[in-house]
Amino acid sequence: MQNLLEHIDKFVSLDESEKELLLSRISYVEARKKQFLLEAGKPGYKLFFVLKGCLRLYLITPKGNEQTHQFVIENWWMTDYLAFHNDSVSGFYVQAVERSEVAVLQKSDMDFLLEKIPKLERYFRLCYQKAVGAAQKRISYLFSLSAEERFHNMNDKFPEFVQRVPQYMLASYLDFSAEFLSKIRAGKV
Amino acid sequence: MQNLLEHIDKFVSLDESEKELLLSRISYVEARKKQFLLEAGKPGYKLFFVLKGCLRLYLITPKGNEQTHQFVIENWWMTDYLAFHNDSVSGFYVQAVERSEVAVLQKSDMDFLLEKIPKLERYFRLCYQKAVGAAQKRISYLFSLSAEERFHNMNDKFPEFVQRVPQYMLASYLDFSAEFLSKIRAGKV
DNA sequence: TAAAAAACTTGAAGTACTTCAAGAAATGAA
DNA sequence: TTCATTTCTTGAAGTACTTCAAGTTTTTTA
Repeated sequence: MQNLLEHIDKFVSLDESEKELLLSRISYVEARKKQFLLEAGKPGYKLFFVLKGCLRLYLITPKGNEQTHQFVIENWWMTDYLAFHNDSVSGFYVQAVERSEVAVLQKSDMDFLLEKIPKLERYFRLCYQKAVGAAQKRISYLFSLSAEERFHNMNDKFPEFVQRVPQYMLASYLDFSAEFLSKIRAGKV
Repeated sequence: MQNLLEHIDKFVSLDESEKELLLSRISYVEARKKQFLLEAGKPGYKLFFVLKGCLRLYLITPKGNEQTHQFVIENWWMTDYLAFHNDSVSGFYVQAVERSEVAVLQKSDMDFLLEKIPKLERYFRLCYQKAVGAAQKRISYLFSLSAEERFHNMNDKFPEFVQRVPQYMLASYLDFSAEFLSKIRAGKV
């Protein structure tokens, strides 16, 4: 959990008793590859923080395709935020892309912690502020680049990440078919 | 500004002196139709809250097309959050779609207010939490529905809004061409 | 280490859009 | 009210993808 404490420490400083209280309300989970942390149709009252590894958030379209919305690596929070905000069932799956170590925060525990440690409001406000910015950026790539440009942009900026995840997941993240990604890589487009 | 105070009041309660302090640091702007509140390439250190009217956030793609990312009506905050978070120049334009009344909060004033009135951390944390959820929802529509389905979904859920904005802006929000929207409406697709 | 399963590749055919160009309708300004 | 400007419509031609189906490679499991 050291990673999480360090991440929080970048934004607000907690004393030892606060850290202890925090850790008493956060659980630790090891997820093996492909394991689900959250499933569509089930209650979405949890936030996940990646300590190590990689998670993805995806949904299944009416046609039955997987669409990856988000990949999250070390030091990011993720969940279905609408379900989390509204205390409703999740529309998304959260799945481990590789063996991962994850901190899990139930919403009720988050509420408890925010009440006891108001400084955490600031921490989450800043995390969310960054998350909204990242979501805006993501939409601008989807909007303004062609499929091929989206792949090359990704490959230029995060080459190690492109190696790290299966191509079909990456294709669904970039919003085109796995076959098309294969053709882009082969230069056949 | 009453709208803003009421909105804040839904999440946290401020006493009179806090309200006064808040209002002393927030400015009021009336924007006529098409007027810009923020322009790409200029500093993006401002948050906007729509008291009345409608704003849109858009960018101009490398090819020269306008892409509307977000429409915002009464009681929502908006800005280029990445620029806001990183104190950098905006990548987006914020423009009044119709005559609008807007509360403007400079980042430096926000920092000041958050320090003096820590309860506001909670207010913005909740606003942002909802905003991340809305962004996720938006991406799922873009991903999983066809152009025609996106239009009908919008028309079913927000018929009055579809009337309220020019079609070419709506088309760019739904990520297809204005001509194609025209054909969808005429049933020629 | 073999067999099974998962992931990737390839080509051919189809389709959901875009682009362009021109005209019509609606809106705004003098 | 009139003219200028902005917005919307229409059809024809083009293109950036998708889908399908089959084969190949890589990874996982027993």
